[in-house]
Amino acid sequence: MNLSSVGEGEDSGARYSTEGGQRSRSSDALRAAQMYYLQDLTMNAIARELRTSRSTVSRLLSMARDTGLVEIQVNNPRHRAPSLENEIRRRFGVEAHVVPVSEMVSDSEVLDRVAIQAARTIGPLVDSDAIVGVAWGSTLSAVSQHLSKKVTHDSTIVQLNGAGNTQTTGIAYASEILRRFGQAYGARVEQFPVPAFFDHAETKTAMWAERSVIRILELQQRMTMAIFGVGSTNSGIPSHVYSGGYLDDADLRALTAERVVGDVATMFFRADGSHRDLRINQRSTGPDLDLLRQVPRRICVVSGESKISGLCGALAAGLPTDLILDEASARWLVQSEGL
Amino acid sequence: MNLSSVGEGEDSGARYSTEGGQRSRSSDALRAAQMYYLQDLTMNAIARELRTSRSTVSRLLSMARDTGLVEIQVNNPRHRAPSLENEIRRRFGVEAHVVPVSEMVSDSEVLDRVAIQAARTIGPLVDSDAIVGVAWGSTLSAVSQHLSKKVTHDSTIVQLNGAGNTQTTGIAYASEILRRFGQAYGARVEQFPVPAFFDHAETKTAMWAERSVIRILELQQRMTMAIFGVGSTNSGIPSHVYSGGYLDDADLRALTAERVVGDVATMFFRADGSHRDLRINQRSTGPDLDLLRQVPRRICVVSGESKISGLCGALAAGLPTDLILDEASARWLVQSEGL
DNA sequence: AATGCTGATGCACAGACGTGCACGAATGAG
DNA sequence: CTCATTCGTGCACGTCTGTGCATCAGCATT
Repeated sequence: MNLSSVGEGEDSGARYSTEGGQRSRSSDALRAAQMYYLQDLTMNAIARELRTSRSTVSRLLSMARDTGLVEIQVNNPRHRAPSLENEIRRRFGVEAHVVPVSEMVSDSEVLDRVAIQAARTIGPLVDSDAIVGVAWGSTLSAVSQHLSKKVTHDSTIVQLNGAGNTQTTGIAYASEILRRFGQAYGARVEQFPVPAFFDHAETKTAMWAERSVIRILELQQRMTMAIFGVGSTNSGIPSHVYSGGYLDDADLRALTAERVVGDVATMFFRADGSHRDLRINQRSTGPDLDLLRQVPRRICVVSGESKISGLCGALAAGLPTDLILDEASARWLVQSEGL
Repeated sequence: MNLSSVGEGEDSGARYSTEGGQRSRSSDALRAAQMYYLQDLTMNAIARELRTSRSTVSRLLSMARDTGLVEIQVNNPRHRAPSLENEIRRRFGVEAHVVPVSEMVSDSEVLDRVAIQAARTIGPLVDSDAIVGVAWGSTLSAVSQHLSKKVTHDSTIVQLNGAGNTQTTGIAYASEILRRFGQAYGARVEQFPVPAFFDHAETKTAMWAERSVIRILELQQRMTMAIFGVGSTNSGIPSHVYSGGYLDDADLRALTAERVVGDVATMFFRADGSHRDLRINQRSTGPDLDLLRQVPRRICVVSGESKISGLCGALAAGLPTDLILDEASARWLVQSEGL
């Protein structure tokens, strides 16, 4: 569970260096994983064969899972009855991953469970040489805490939009998310050290001509995957962007007047998906939505019914290709027949 | 564990038909699997959400595993130290899967554990539209008992060589192996109802012109995968072929005189892999080794050091592309530097 | 209607499992 | 050398999990 306890490179093990018997901690983990998951031995039996204690085997196994040595996948047979997934695919043209959650659990638990499953769903999709754009926000923060390791080469995590606001540079918050992604996949991390919104559109124009910024923008153009949540304006609980000091009162009034329903990576849109004529987007540092739509795989993580109106806008705009959301929201989405 | 208890098609469940709540046993299994393996809930928590008992959840999960709903794979990072796998690949040009087994366990347990791991290794390799050739013998029998289900379409299991001998038609034995493969992958099963060896080569020639036989031979020519063990002559424990009434004394003497070291699917070969001039092969119903070598994926399962000399011959003949064997045998193989 | 059969269920128990804790071996700094 | 730190280990405890058993609902047969 505790990623930081997992040795980064080879065995820094104290014990193994002298034992000579060619055994490293990670090779023991591999043997244990094979015996446990492939041969169905008990941990006790494995402990005897490895001449160690059962608890060590337990720890070896959890390390094997955390480091991606063991991969567990749940296949969803599509050819089954008209499931929520199928219905969403038919209606919105996105691949849905519905997280089963009974309606009795709290919102924060829903978020947590969606995040865990999102992390496990994303894992297998990240390959070597990938360029993964990552947004920030409470959803992504939760997801980032549950990523498990996977070995990739020459992959890059790039920040989708600036995180600074009038109070902080936002670095501590957004970069922590990015860092976790980078660590999980052994990827380079490219931060985007700009505020979420400029005060003046001209500043953005100027900055967008700076080479340090251009480097990030070019990376974004070559993204193979993008991971983001959605913001929703009319939600009871306003999401991070709407309450964190990023927007002033005038901005918020403008959003309402323009019938904005939500945002992805601080780029706003209306319920019909339109966004080009929104003034505020000219000051936002998020990726142009036309650019975003060119990314081959665009994964949207949504937890909680408060985000449905924003999600509908994102779907209307054709932003996600894959959608990970909790069951209750999925039902809502399907039942919002009107749209 | 008990494959026969797993419902074949949809839910024949008695309870669900009346419950109306859109829930089938298999959809419950999917939800349970997602919650258990993707969200890390305990079975108790899952039981509460599904409004059932914990033991039912336990059974749902084991069903989900058996039916291939959940797949667990152990990735072997090749870039590691000079492992046995790497050494075998380098020396013999085959992909090795070494089954970790300490030296203290009995031969029969080794066989069992190799068989379990072989079954799990083979599973992911069988796809739709595959034509899988399967031999018979004690090794394959053990493997067949541990296959877990996987949904495929239009795949075929074809028997590699006849199983009849002077005492029985061999059908009960070989067909049971085939049947298990067929059931696991939802595949058609094509038996090969001929003896393992004809008494006279002319009979084989005649039979090989029969359309019923030609149909099988044509299937064999289109195999996409072949799965077999090896027989070994000089082993302490003679394998099935050498003791089951398939060969008479004269045959056995001839094998010794010709310096035969083993067989694959009742086609014999010497230590150097040569086989064409062996008289007995003209009466064997196994696939010509040149034909076998044309199959894209050829998986050889070996358990026990007694089979090493036979295995060496098979490797010299270039028969397997993939080799699943126990660790002790793997060490022996690597240490037999002389060859 | 009565009967037997199949298969899912819950209970209860034994065994398997995860984890906080204290200990000791290796490592590095002073 | 000595001390502090780090990290892997085994123990012990409480929880979690697999499974034999008895039960019961549905279905088919007599």
